[in-house]
Amino acid sequence: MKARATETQRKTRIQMENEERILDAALEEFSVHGFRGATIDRIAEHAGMSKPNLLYYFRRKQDIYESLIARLLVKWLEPLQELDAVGDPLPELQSYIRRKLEMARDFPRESRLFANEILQGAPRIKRLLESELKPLVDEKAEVLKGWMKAGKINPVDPRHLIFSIWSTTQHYADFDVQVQVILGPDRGAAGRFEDAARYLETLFLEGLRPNEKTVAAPRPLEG
Amino acid sequence: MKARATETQRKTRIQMENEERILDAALEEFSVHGFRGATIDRIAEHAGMSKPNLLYYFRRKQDIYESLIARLLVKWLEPLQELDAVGDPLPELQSYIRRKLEMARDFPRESRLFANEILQGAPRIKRLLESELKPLVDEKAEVLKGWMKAGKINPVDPRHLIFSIWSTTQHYADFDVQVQVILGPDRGAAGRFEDAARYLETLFLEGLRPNEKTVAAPRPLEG
DNA sequence: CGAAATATTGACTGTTTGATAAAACTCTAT
DNA sequence: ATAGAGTTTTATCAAACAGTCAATATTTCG
Repeated sequence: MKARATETQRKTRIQMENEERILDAALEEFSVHGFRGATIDRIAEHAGMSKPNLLYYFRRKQDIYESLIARLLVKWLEPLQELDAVGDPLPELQSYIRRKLEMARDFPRESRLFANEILQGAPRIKRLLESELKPLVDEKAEVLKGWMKAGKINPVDPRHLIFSIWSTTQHYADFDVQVQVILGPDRGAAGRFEDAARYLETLFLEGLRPNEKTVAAPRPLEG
Repeated sequence: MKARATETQRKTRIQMENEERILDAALEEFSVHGFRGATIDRIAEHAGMSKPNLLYYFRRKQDIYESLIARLLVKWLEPLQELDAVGDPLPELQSYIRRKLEMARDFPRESRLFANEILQGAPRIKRLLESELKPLVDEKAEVLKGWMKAGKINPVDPRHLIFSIWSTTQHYADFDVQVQVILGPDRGAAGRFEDAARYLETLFLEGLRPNEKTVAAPRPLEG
């Protein structure tokens, strides 16, 4: 009888299809206008169904939003999860950066939804950040510290290092309009992506100060 | 008679005071909830005046928003304006990064307002970005290219370099909640700022690959 | 002072919004 | 085919919303 009951009940074909359509439409709206700015009417319209019908699947606006955020966070943490302690430090970081950049390219709406929520002070997911995000970052910060102690990467604050990877990569999703205005229409989306990837690789590996190290002759050093 | 007339008329003491209070309250609301999510009622309440009184100074919601954005953009471009072509490249970049970081620290609401607008696709300021921001970036990109040709900084895409400075610094304003969750309460705001400044200096100058160059022995190289 | 200019308020309007109830319809499994 | 679960619609509501208006209060300045 009740579709949205918490009971352990398997979902109908129609239920799965409609929930999918609703969440997709909601992602479109919430990611652009934030929680308050988005309206059920527009989400329903975008999903091609009546408002009461939408509310049959998700009782309240907030329920849609929370479903969206929950599934988002899992996907969002994947790249960092994959950062491998036993891998080679620099290539490992490099591929982390690339994975994050790919996510910005392939899931810009998810990136914006997340940005919007944090921008608003994360009222609805602060708990989740503390229970899910923080422990993961703590764990990976230790991995980075290990690499630094072994002299494999420059000794810096590992958490700020992670921030800089997040911010530089997500920038291409969150600030896409601005990026396009500045880069102009010359290069398409694919070109912009490759330019960004190449630049970030140089930035994170070499920095901006020029010298001969770019020929990449690894020399073991103290500390 | 009309306070909000476009006529060249000087403003009353009360007018200036109230417009200031309104804009400050509006910044608070718009920066968190975006244009749609913010309401005139809340802005009026925050400004300590009745809604009709607020609407006496700004006829429409959009007028407040546009006033806010207009004055914001000018301030926002200042640091980049100051990037000096005749200065020493690396210190010049370093102080640009620091100025941006200081703005993120001192004007987080402005940063969030801007982020919110861009996230929404910049519907209200795309024109301004094209007419104000793009030419400035183009100009400074040329400056950076000059430095690269002179071998003063590593040859990278200058526009992406600018993006990375914007994103890494503004991250501390826009994603402040997340930053605080991850860094924990140990270090206060001032400590976080100094840590960020130190980290970004290392990142942008040295990158993460460790080697002996940190002793900073400038050697002229081929172009 | 006192009159004109400016500022503030309360009462109101039409619309949008989140949400509900009940009736009508459709699908699915027997 | 049909009963019952599942789905959709029509009609509706109260609150929140942007914005207006005329009346009242306050400030400014000759």
